[in-house]
Amino acid sequence: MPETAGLSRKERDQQRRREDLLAAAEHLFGLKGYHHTTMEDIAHEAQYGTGTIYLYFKKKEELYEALLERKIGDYVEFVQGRVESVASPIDKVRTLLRAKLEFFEKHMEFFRIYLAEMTTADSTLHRSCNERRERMYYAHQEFVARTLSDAMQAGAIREVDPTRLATAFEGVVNPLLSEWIKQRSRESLCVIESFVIDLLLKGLEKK
Amino acid sequence: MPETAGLSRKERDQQRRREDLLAAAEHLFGLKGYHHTTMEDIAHEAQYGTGTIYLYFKKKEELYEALLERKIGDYVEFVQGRVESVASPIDKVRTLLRAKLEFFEKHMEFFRIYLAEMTTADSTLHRSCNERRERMYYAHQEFVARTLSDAMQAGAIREVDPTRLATAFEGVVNPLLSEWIKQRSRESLCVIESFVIDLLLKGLEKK
Amino acid sequence: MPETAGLSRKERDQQRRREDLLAAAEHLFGLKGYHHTTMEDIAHEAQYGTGTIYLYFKKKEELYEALLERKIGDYVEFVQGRVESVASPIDKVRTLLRAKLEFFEKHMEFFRIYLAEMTTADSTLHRSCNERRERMYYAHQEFVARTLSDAMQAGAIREVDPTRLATAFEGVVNPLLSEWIKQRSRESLCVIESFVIDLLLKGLEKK
Amino acid sequence: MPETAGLSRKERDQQRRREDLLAAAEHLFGLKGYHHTTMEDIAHEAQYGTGTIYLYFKKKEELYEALLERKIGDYVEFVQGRVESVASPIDKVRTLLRAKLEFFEKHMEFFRIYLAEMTTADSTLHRSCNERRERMYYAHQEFVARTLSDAMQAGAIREVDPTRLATAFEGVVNPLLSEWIKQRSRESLCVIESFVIDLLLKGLEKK
DNA sequence: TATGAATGAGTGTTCATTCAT
DNA sequence: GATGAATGAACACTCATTCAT
Repeated sequence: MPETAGLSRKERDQQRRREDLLAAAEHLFGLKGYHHTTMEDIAHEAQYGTGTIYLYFKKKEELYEALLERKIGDYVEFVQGRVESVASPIDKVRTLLRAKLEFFEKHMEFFRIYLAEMTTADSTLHRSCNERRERMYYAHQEFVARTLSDAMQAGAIREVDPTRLATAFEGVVNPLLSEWIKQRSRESLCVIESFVIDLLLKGLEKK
Repeated sequence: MPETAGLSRKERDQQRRREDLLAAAEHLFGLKGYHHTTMEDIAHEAQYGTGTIYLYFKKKEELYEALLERKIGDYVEFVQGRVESVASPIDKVRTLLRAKLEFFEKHMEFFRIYLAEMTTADSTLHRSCNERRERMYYAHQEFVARTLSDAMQAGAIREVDPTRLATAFEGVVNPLLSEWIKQRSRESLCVIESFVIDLLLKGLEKK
Repeated sequence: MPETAGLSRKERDQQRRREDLLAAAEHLFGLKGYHHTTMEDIAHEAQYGTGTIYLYFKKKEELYEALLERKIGDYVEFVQGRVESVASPIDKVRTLLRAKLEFFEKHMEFFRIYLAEMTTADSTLHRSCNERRERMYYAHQEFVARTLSDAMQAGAIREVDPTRLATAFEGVVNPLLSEWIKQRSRESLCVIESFVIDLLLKGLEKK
Repeated sequence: MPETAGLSRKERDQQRRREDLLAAAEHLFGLKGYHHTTMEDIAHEAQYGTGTIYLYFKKKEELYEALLERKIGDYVEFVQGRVESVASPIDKVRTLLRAKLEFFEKHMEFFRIYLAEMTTADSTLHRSCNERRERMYYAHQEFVARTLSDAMQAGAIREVDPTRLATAFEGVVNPLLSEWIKQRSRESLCVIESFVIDLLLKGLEKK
């Protein structure tokens, strides 16, 4: 959420319009995908004229890009904030998983976009645009890896390749979240949360 | 690979054309994505005329759909074959992971398509088309779940929700494969294989 | 230059704004052409807001039209003034050519616009708008024709169709000026002046 | 007119379509100007679908460019052919003027385009495109200059700067042609022809 | 049957013009 | 009055799909 303090009314209005447009774009890109969403759709959803979008974003791609950057930024910030707010290494590890689930529970529409982008990497946009985003993503991956690595150092978890483990952490949750969203069975995400944490921490081996 | 025995030459020719077109589509969809690949691209790659595609597939979507069905079928068949060829329940569990890695190592281009489809679910295509494929996918998920469930029954692994575990199995491997493909570092996939198997079987808990 | 005497301050301010806008339009239309110049460009160049233009001109076309009228008026006035300030019929003829060169030397940017308009006639604007301007242009052509006709009457030049001659006078100078502007070789226009005068008066026939 | 001999039927068909499209473009660009003519207009005029144009020309600009190149080529070829078909230097000079009038009498619509392009030079198109055309134009100017220069050498006309004279030749005729086209008074162009030739050769000086 | 030229609906983008402040 | 943000009509261009050959 962008700072609004200390801005003139004009600037705040501009901010608000940008937010409106980003929200509409998030909704529709999430719902129908990038290619099946037209600029007119977005403008209509946000209750603006088509041309208005172009006052805030140069191209459709740029709007998409801005959306991703914004939300991934929010995501990364949210997870890291949570992790840093707990003390013990093992709780940090648990929080990595919990916070992700919590964030996407609140931003389900965005989850579709996130997944598509994280997995297909570059089929939607041109290479150049992706660079900044890839940097954000890798920075986060590194944060996750470091958290895991710290936990190993502290003797809280077993020693394995932390980068690979970070990637695996990323992966396990995704299809579980996907399913959960699809079925909307609405048992709270807690069940999934404890399932994953239990699985990863204890493994499948019988004692 | 489709049956060719007992077909007239005409029918065999038709089969061959279909294969050619599917192969070209696989290559290009994998390379540039669905929306950035034109029908002409595909026809050209396969060395046919544009119109020819429409003798074998009604629409672009149908070609995509056919491709998915075919390859996912191959995938499912491959994994299930492997799993069934080993005897012990715990080896079956290991083989679930091994076979997946092995298959996609040989079909890297298709992995991109597979991932996109598994994650975005229905943004590429219209709902109706997806039904058959979803059935295939769920059938496979069930097979995985059953294999895992059998292993639990046999006391080879700990008891957890087998469906959820199946979903988790699916998920962990994907981003690891993705990274492996992207970096083309070409240490054999064995490393990833043992990493995943070790992680899931033993978990992270210290003894 | 429009009269400013006897106007209230408000009226003088309005006049000034109009002038500013016309000047900006002249610069940009001359530089980039009518279609490649946006209303925002003009407003920005003149340091006004976009909407302000519409307080002074109903449409883009009207601004263009006003610009043409104004400058062609200046041009015609300038040439006619010069011609009337000399006495002998043959000098008047020479002055027709000299004055044109002199005017456009000082208004090179406008020359581009003038040329485009004189040659393409009505492709830039709708017919109706052109009427007033065509009248101005023809009025000037008549003035030129009369001046030439007078010179014939006075026995200063040979008798030929004066209207056609007026048109020819108009024509010869244009591409020479065009070249001169393009090459910016900046030998003074005198050379061109004497070339044209010599050519038209003496012709190419050997004595 | 392009060669059609030795081409397959397919190639001849393609040629014909190109011609159709160029003809439609010529008509409409001449009538309404480049910017007021839409691709759909052109397609409709030529009785094709909009997309068809893009099979033959990459962009609107390219169509315009192709049209100019083609017709200016025709023009240059026509004039030079005529000039070379007469023997005496003074007749060559006369033919320069005659042939131009004759050509544009048959291609009146194109004359509008020609004029606009020759005078405004680069406001319609991007620089790069213009290069080839500028070369064509200057090559022709040089031909004219050489013809005039030859006539001077041969003692057929007085000695003046041949390049400048070539430019003047170009210029005088244009507005006369313009007037003639506008008034459609349809006295044959001969009158204009003899007027110009008489003017330029004999000049205005009384004997 | 196979082709690839023709099509035209659909979309991103621009910009003259309006109007609330 | 002056502004400049908002608008939406208009247009170039693409590409899945058709169909005459």
